[in-house]
Amino acid sequence: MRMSQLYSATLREVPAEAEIASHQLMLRAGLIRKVAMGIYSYMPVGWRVMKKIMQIIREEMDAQGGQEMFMPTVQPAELWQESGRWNVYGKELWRVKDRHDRDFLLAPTHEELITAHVRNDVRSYKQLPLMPYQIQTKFRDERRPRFGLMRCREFVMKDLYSFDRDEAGLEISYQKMHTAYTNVFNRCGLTCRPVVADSGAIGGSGSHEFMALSEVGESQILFCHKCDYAATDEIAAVEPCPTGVGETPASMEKVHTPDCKSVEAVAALLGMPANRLVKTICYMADGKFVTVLIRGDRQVNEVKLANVLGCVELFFADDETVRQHGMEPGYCGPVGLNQDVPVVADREVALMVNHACGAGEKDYHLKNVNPQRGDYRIDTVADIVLVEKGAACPVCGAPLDTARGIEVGQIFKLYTKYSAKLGARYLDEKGQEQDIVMGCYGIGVGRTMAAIIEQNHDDYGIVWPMSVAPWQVEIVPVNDKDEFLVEQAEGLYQELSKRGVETLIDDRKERPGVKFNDADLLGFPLRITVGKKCRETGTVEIKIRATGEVQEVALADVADIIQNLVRSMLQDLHCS
RNA sequence: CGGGACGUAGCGCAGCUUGGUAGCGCACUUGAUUUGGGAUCAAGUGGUCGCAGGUUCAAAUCCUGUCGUCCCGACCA
Repeated sequence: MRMSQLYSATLREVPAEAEIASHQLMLRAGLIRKVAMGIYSYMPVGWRVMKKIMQIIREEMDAQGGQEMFMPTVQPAELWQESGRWNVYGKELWRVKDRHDRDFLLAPTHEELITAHVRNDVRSYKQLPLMPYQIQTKFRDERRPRFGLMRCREFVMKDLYSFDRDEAGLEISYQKMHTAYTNVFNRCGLTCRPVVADSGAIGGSGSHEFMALSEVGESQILFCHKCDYAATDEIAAVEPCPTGVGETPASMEKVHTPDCKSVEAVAALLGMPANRLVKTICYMADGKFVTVLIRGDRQVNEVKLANVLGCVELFFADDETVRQHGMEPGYCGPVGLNQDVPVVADREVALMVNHACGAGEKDYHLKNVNPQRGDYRIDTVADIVLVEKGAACPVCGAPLDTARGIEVGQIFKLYTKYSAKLGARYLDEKGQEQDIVMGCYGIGVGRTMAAIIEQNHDDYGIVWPMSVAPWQVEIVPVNDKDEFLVEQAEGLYQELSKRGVETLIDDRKERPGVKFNDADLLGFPLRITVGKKCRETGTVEIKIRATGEVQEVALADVADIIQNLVRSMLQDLHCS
């Protein structure tokens, strides 16, 4: 490709709307242009990168038995009413009407449609397993799109669905996808970590998210340095550390604590650390009033809590509702609570000895409360704690560390959640009808591109890994008026192109500084500079973008050396 | 959905307090000089100041509304 003909415009200044490096660089390098909030055009250079990522994904999906297909974005509402998600999905589901005023939607994901296809086409166990997939545009009317391609309303996603006879089959498909995802992200040059993720009401170890480690990631992960435990903060478990264990239960005591509504204030007044207190928090779970008990210095993990309660909607109860259930906001406590109020306690709370808590009436707290003595009722004991840095690893007990990550992929065991609802069944060897066991597996393609830039950039611009670079090599003739240099550069361009090396020649009538800066911004892995040394000594310069390493080579050797460099840099990324 | 900020040329911004008919840098066009890290000089192109009302002889500027955008939070696959 000739840069003089390329539809691309680089910007010197950073557009004011962009906050993070990948977003700024994608705009400055002319990879994307914004159309509306969370909606972008992929410009020619950006789309070349997208196509490369998609090709890597295709190869890895196909290697595991995936079969590519393509399904529509616009889907009739009926299908989603059948699965129940038309009502459950909420405002994020982008609903549209056709000219006959019939309900349609712009699909955020394709479980319903693919399951409907499979239910019509699959009758026998002999047709399973299946792994259809597509790379396609998805719509989610996000409440708050942000950070460029990181969180969009329209985005490109690879979605694969596995259909198996039983859970053993699902386990195999799931492992295949785990392997495929690891390969995809390695080949893209991403440092990625699979972590245990929330799998909603289904439960179990049914989901992993693939996190590209990055400061600007929207997800927090907790991991162990000693063993390989890693999970999102939504689901991370922790070894309970109850306080007061070993003490003799003392008799309960009511203490006057005027104007002590916060844990800190109560702890200060009672002269004890916050971890000797129990907080009582009142929630509305799908419209039902629930109280939740947790150690004073801990935070409630609402994702875990929602899973325990099996609810969809969860928020704090307002003061009035709290009073209606016989408690005083700021002084809530479990002792003597109304029988009709469900009590969920964190595992730690149930083991605590001589803890303090609210007395349920204004300006009073209780000391030396003991759940195991039966001082109050607990209906459900569960892990509902938000794990923080330094907490004990649930596997080996070492302190957990935290990191931030960009969720570039998620794999998920669906079991029969959709097949049962939509009636996707097959006949087994005994002629028995069975629900098909499903899994779903997604990769955000644009988000992957953004994550690659987050992990591979410097002050000058993008530093593409060889496998996803829009062009592998750029040739820069330093002086466009010097016919000899231009001729040599053109000759090199022809030779490399003939050899199948993806080459861009900067044949613009620009000064060298402009060309060098654009080359750095656009991030081509290799740059060949054809300058006056070419005339004087017959050599050109090869510069490696990532390391800054420069070597001078004879004109006659350049093509061979470049070809070898490209090959070895691809091999380093397990792409040959 | 709550809080904060911002909409003036493709990009970055000034002008608004104190109303007088729009400006700077970059980019872009033409010419000359220049050519190993964002050149210099000269001459140009480009904006109904987000939109709609209102106040006024007069509105980018004041008032009201509205739309759009960004950030923080809440919410949510």
